[in-house]
Amino acid sequence: MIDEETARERVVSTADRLFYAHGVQAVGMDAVRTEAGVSLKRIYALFPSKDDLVLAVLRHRTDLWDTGIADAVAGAATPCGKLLAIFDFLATWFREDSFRGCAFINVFGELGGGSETVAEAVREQKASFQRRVAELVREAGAPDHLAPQLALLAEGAQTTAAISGDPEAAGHARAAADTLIRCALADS
Amino acid sequence: MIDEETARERVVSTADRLFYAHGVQAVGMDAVRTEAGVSLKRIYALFPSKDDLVLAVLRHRTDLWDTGIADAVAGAATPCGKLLAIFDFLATWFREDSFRGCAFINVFGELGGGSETVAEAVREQKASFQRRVAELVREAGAPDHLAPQLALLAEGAQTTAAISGDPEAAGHARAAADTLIRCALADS
DNA sequence: CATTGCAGAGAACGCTCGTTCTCTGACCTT
DNA sequence: AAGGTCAGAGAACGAGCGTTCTCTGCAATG
Repeated sequence: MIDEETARERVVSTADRLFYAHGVQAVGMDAVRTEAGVSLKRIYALFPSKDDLVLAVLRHRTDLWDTGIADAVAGAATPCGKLLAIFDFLATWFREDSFRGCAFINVFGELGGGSETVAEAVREQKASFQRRVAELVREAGAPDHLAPQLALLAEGAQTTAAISGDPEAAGHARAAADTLIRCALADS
Repeated sequence: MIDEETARERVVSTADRLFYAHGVQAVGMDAVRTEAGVSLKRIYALFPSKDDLVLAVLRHRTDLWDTGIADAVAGAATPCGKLLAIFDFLATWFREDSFRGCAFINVFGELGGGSETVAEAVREQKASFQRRVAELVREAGAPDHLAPQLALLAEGAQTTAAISGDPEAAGHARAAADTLIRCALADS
């Protein structure tokens, strides 16, 4: 029998992959069981309901996103470079075969109207990203109003890339961000 | 007994409202029947399956969006004003009580992974909007690369306003658009 | 070695939903 | 006025899902 932590991780990462690819409601618990190789009894011992599993998946995605952004930002030297690095991170992500848009936006569209806990988790993830951008904007010495503008570009790039299938959305967002950053720095 | 066109319109607008508020899969055909006041037999005579109804709803939304944008743009005098009018239109929309994000993005997140026809309808609506923006950019005499940047801002504003619940996303997008337009005109 | 307990597989249950069918009553025709 | 046609209400059906239960087999303990 496998370790509890291993089982939990297998279930969450399997559910993440399936929910992301097909939508939450389109994936049954049986499919999670089969692909994760963990019995239903075990899954329900770890996560009392499907909603709990969804929340665990969102937490998992949040961690992945946070470390991805942190790594990308850490690779840049200047504050402006750190801001632009976010869009380079997006460009890489958009080119992955499994890319199907922002999981948080997707799940918000699917379940946000019915589950307040899911809506809250999505809201918190987006707010956290905005805080992160605001921090980098301040470090760059640019005016505060730049931060929500850059965040908007990042969000728009994710949905556009998902729907059109064109990863070049990241390039457009990066170019727009570059222009906005320059203007903001020139004004201040 | 009511007219066929009236029945069709009642069903589509009811389904639109319900699907938009709660998600497609969360709304049963019984709920559409009850709220529209049209019998199931009639509904299935007009739309052979729920998928067909979803597509009809998307067409309906496309029409609403197109006329909304057209009206907003028509109210502005200069080409630049027409571009900014798009964001004023968004600002008004975001303040509606029923606002819950872009219906196309929501339905894409929920069903795009499973239904190619739905994905295609969403893709086409977004592409049509991008063409519209590109047209206005050309009329304004700005370089072509501006268009996808402005479209990104509009998309990002829609998702951000939906998730955060803050209609001010439209204001941020408008300000960013204004900056980008000025820079693009100065460069050309 | 016999026994107890526990984990896994998957059958079972209750519910919901998309779709179809049936019955009833009203209207139209002659 | 009688008979036929058609629309509406909602029951019915079959499938799928989340969740629980049962049975089987294995492993640990005395």
